Amino acid sequence: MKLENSIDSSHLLSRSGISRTKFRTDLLNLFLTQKRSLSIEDILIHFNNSINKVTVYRSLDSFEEKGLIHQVPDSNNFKRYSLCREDECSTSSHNHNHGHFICYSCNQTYCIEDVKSPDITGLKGFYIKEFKLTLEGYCKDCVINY
Amino acid sequence: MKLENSIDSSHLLSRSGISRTKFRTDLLNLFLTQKRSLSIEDILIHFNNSINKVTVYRSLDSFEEKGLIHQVPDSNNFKRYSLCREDECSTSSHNHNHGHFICYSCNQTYCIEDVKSPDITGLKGFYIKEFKLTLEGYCKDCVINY
DNA sequence: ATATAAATGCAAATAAGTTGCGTTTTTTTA
DNA sequence: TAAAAAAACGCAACTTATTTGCATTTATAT
Repeated sequence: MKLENSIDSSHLLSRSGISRTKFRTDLLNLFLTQKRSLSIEDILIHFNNSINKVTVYRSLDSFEEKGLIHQVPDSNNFKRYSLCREDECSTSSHNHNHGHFICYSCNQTYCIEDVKSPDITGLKGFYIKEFKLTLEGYCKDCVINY
Repeated sequence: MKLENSIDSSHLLSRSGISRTKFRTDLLNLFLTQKRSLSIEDILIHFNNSINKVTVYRSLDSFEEKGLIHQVPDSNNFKRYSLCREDECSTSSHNHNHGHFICYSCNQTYCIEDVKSPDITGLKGFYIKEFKLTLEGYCKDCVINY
């Protein structure tokens, strides 16, 4: 199980033109196994502060540039990333057509698939290239205690 | 004309429980006369750097808290504010149901009224309290040169 | 008019994110 | 497989938007 994932992330790195270092393999693996979004702090804690934060920043930049992860909104405006869907992104481009949900309680950000382009009025003359929809409230896990 | 606005902003300040200093009156007046959103830098430049930036930050905090202005998204993730509509916000609460448009070219942020709540699927169990819609592209003024 | 509260300015602190550079690891290639 | 080239790493220092502390000034309330 774990081995499977390790192999996957390792191959995924090569295929994306990223060096297969131990850390980058483990980091990509973390995104693949955990379904949630990750902040820099999440990552540092997960690796027990054994990795330098600059390395984390640079790895995330690289992953994003190669279409493996995408930045998602964060309740504190910090950097936060989620795994891309394979059919959406590549080395050459990101194509996200989903929204995001931020939980007031746990601060986790969820990707929400299949958000329809909203109905816009009052924008005569404006040229819209993309839209970002962020929902906020209480997620499935936190709504119970709310 | 200018006098009218000065009186308005002055009264608006008192009504909101904010001291009517010269700067705060002028600042609120700036929001009232200019219809566009303002960043801290915009404000400093407008006042010819005659005011301390800390004062700008604190005035904006105060205006926001009292329901006069609201923070809008900014292309650089810097702080940026727009005037609230009178019927939407007050000393006790902000109630924005509009979206925002960010121009790739001039970096101005526009408030877009009457955005309908989008159709959300796949959110079973989540409790949505609010949504934020940000559109990006070229605004009316910049689309010509694009 | 005086007391109280709010606003201002300056300097310093905070903290997320970035940059430079020398060292190490991975990949390429011959 | 070994040497050369490229990518990744770690450390320290930097950048910069925003915040905080505190003494002074200005506005409001009594």
